[in-house]
Formats: sequence, C-alpha cells, structure tokens
Amino acid sequence: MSISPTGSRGSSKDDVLAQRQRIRHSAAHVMADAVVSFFPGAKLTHGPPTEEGFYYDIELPRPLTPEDLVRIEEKMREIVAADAPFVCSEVSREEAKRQFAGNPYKLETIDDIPAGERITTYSHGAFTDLCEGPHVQRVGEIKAFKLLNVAGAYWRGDEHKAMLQRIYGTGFESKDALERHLTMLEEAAKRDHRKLGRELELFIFDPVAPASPFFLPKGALVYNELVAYVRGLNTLHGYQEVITPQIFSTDLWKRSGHYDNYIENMFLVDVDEREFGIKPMNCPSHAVMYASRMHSYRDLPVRYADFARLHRYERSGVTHGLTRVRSFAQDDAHLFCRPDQIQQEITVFLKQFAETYKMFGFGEISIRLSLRPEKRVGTDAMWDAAEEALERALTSNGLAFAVAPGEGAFYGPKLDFLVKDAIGREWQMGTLQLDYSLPERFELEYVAEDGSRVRPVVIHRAWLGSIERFMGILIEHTGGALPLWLSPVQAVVIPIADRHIPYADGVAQQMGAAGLRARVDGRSERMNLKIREAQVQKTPYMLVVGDKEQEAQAVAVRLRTGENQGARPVAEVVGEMQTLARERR
RNA sequence: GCCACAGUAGCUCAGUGGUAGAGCAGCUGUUUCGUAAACAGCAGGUCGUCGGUUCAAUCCCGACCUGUGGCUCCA
Repeated sequence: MSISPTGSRGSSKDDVLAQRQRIRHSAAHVMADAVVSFFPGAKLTHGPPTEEGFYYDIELPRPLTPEDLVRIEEKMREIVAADAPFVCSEVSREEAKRQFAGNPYKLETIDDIPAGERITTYSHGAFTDLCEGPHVQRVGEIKAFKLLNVAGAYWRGDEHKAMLQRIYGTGFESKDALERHLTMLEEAAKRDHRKLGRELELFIFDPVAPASPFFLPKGALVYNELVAYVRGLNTLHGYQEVITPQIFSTDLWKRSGHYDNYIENMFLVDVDEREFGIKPMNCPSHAVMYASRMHSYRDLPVRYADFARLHRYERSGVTHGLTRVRSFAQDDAHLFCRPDQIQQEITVFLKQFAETYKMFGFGEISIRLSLRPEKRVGTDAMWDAAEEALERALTSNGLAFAVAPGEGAFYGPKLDFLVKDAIGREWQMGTLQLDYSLPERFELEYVAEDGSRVRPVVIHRAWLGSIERFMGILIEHTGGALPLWLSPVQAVVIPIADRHIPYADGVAQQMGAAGLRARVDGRSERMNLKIREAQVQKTPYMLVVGDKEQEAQAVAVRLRTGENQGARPVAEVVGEMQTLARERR
C-alpha cells in the first residue's frame, strides 16, 4: 500500500495538470467577468482553481438562482468564443488601490501583499482582476467548462465575517475530459453510502433522532463484525476491554476540561436538580478507572479499550450520513504509559494500522501530524519530546506525512489518518494523540522503581476511528460489495423449482454449520429474479441448485462479479468460503 | 450556526388554487422456471409539521422540523 502521497509523476502528466490549473483559474476570471456583466455592483473577492475545478467568491445584491447559473454559463461561452488574450500587468501598490478602490475585499487583499512583492493584474477583453496568475495565453484555451452549484462561503473563511456567494465550476482541456469527470461524479454518486445503506438494508435515519443511525439487522451484523475484528486485535496487543457509564455528573466534565472547551457540543440532562452530561468521549471515565487503584511502573502500559456509544451535539448543517453523526462509537483505547514506553506503543500502533488498512483495501491514506497550538498546556520541553516521538515513529516506519503546525489538541500533538470518500472528501479515520493534560487533571500516578510517584502519559488511539464513519467510507470504497467476511449474507442458495427446496435447505444448513451466513431463496419466483435480487444485494455467492446439482451433491456457483463457475461440490465451495472468511477477504 | 436548495405511497419520481398519479417494492392468485426483473388482480398517501392568505391550499406566504451541496466547526 502506498500510505503516502504518490511520488513524482511523469512530466507529461504534470504538464496536463498545470494546464488544467491555468484553464480553471482562467475560467474563474471569465465567470467573474460574466457575473459582473449581469450584476454591475458585484464585488469580486477571490477565485482560485482547485483540485476538482474552480470557484469564485462574490458579494452580490441577491442570491443566485439556478437560472442565473445558466445565463452566466451562456455569457461565459460568448466570452470564450471571443478568444481575447490574457494580459498581465505589473502595477504599483497605489495604482492597484486606485483600480480597486470600490472593492474593500480587493483592498484588503492588496494590503496583505508583503512589501516588495510584485502586484499584478490580469485582463482579458475589458475585464481586469487583481491576480498573481498564471493564466492561459488566450481565453479560447478554455475548451470545456461547466458551472456546478452555488454555496455560501465566509470572507476569509471566518464565520464572523460577511457571507459571500461561491459559484463552483470545473474546467478541462477538452470536452472529453470534462465528460469523463462528470461521468465519474455520477458513478461516485452511485457509491454514496447513504444510498447504498438504504438499498442494502444496512441502516436508516429518522427525524426522531437527527443524525443518528439506526442499524438494521444487516448493518448491525457488519458493525459487530468490525468490532469483533478489533476485539481480536485488542487481545493480540494486550488491551483490556472495559465498560463505562454513558452519563456523568458535570463534575467530571469540569475536571476533564470538557465543560470549558466542549460544552456546546454536549448533550446535557438535569435529574434530581443535578446536571449530567452524556459522554462525548471515553477518556475521563478511563482516567477515573485508572485512578481507582495504585499502579506500579511494572504494570504499565495499562491499555483500556472501550466501544461505548458516544454522543456529540454536532451543529446542524455539519452532519453527513454515517461519516458525521451525533451518536457513534469508536474502537477507542487509552494507553497509560511511562514516558519511555511511548515510542514503542506508537510503533506497534502504526504497524497494526498499516496492516489493517491494507486488509481493508484502502490504498490512499494521508497522514497528518498536528503540532502544538497557541492555546496549550504543558511545558515546551514536553511538547518537544511529544512531537519528536510522533515524528520519529513515522519516520522510522517509513511513513510519509504532512505537518500541520498549530493544529494539535490543547493537550498534546496528534496523528490523524485520512481517507477520501467516493467524491474525494477527506475524512479522519484512525487517530493517535499524546495527552499530558488528562494525567495532570486527574492526578494520575504510578509508583516508579525508586518508589517515587510519577505521572504517566496517556495515548488516545483508534485504528478504525468511528465505527460508523469507517463503515460509511468502506461502503463507498467497495461500492457496497463488502468483502465476504463482512457480507451480511454470504451466500444465497437458489432452488430452481420448489422440488429443490429440501436440497437447498440442506446446503444452507451445511454452510451454517461451517460458520457461514447462507440463506435459501425459496420463494416461488423465477431463478432469474432471485439472481437479480442477490446481485443487487451484492451477495458474494449465488448457489443455484437444480436436478443436476442435487444429483451430484453440488451447487452451481455464480459470483457477484458475474462469473459463472458451473457446478462444484458443496464441500469444496464451503471450504473456499471458510478460507475467505477466516482470512478476512 | 451561516448561505442556497429540497421534502408528494416503503423507494425513485410525475402532477394541479377545486382534497392526487406512475414504475418498482408489498399483498393475493396463477406460473415450477437453468444464471440480472413471469403474468394478473388488490391494497397503499391528513402531499414534512404548524400557522396565514383564500369561498377553497398539496400548490401561494411565513415559521419550524428534516435532509442535500458548500462555508464554519470537529476541544
């Protein structure tokens, strides 16, 4: 698996990508030109190319409608057809300010350009924009583009500043490339886990519990298989599973710091004139458990694993299917370590992580190392040691990573593992965080070799992260064709006529006895329909049984790939499926 | 939370200021069938909720709820 960003690309691919960026950046200008022609009062702010296309954030007198987008796109075609050249001009700071005097956003941008740096404008036709480029030579090079949607976006990404209208579009060097991109988006929409979750009868949502999944029997099965898998890993790596309460007096949250830092994201309940909070995280309860007895340096690390359900009051508008929910669980664990054990624990975690994600078939994972934020606890020496420990662990395991300065938690630096969903949005899956605050707040100790009391360090970690989110992303990556070991129904036995039902039942029983999940489709329907439905449900094995198979103690095997393997002995198929299940494939 | 959009049968969707329709799914019957949808019939909806306008509202207006795409947030 390449766990890192892909290495150097061929130069011709680089050329294509660079040209695409220029096309998209230029398309953003053309779009701005078109918008201004309809709304002379429009104030342009910022319009960059992106990995997928481009956008422009604009202050407008009224919200744009879909019809506006159509008009803007038409106007853009006219502008592109005119094929004006892009002209770059270097201007003085004063000149730039004069040119953009009516636009406070541009003035702010100009003020932010460091002294001594070139200030340039790019023009095509009568339209000029403050911009550092680069652009295509002529507008006509924008061979294919499409406006996609309008969204709100804050100026400078600050929710306390003005909300602008962001128009998204995409552009390519050819109509063909644009078509391929649009087709890809359509295909991605078919893999949307929210759609597949309903179609495969895995889970539902209901307004009675907003953003909280209800796992149907099949979804619960997948969920429980994932948990069972992690339980196995936990045993392997010396974790002890614990069970902790859901609801705690706010005394606990005050002590842990959540009350000060996280209260708007917690569900609170008042009972008996006391205030309680439903837990958004397991760490404080694990600290309480750790503190309930004495610990020797010999007993560390203490590794508490917990699959408890967590609740976070996510602001409306941020939730999304299974990937951002209000009710979820993590394959959570807290490791109470001596400082000298940190390195080793991280390494073990990383090795298992790589193996796990390879098994699930996640090829492209980005790792983010988030370093000390402004607001933090602990000494600089602690942070130096912690950041160094994480970085060293990554390097010594040969893992590439991106550094995110200032993005760490207030209690320690963290490693996040991100995977993309079907349409390229990145989601944090696994995580590993060093914590120097929790042991302090809960006065955690162990007795060192010399009899002194020492503070342990806590490592928060999860391989899968949220089980819900992991399942959602896995569904998108597999298009719903979950590996056999996770498939709710691993085989459907399809009797051709009613007289074959007893034999089919026997086959299913054999499979059940072998620990496999098989069911018989004994409805009085045609075989074609049964195959179609098993296919739509992405059932790994379809086992057709008729006179010939019954005679030969065989099943005719059809895989969900469409491959028809013909009649095979039942025992052989059972053995094959058991191997797949055992090897988690 | 902010901006925009959406909500009609279990699902996908059509439709109208005069109280609704299709396909699939469901149920019943017939069919017993060889690798992606047999045939027929039946049933199914206070058109998201609450208010307002109107002789009359699923349709127009408002608020709320839920969802979708972004933004912000994810200590």
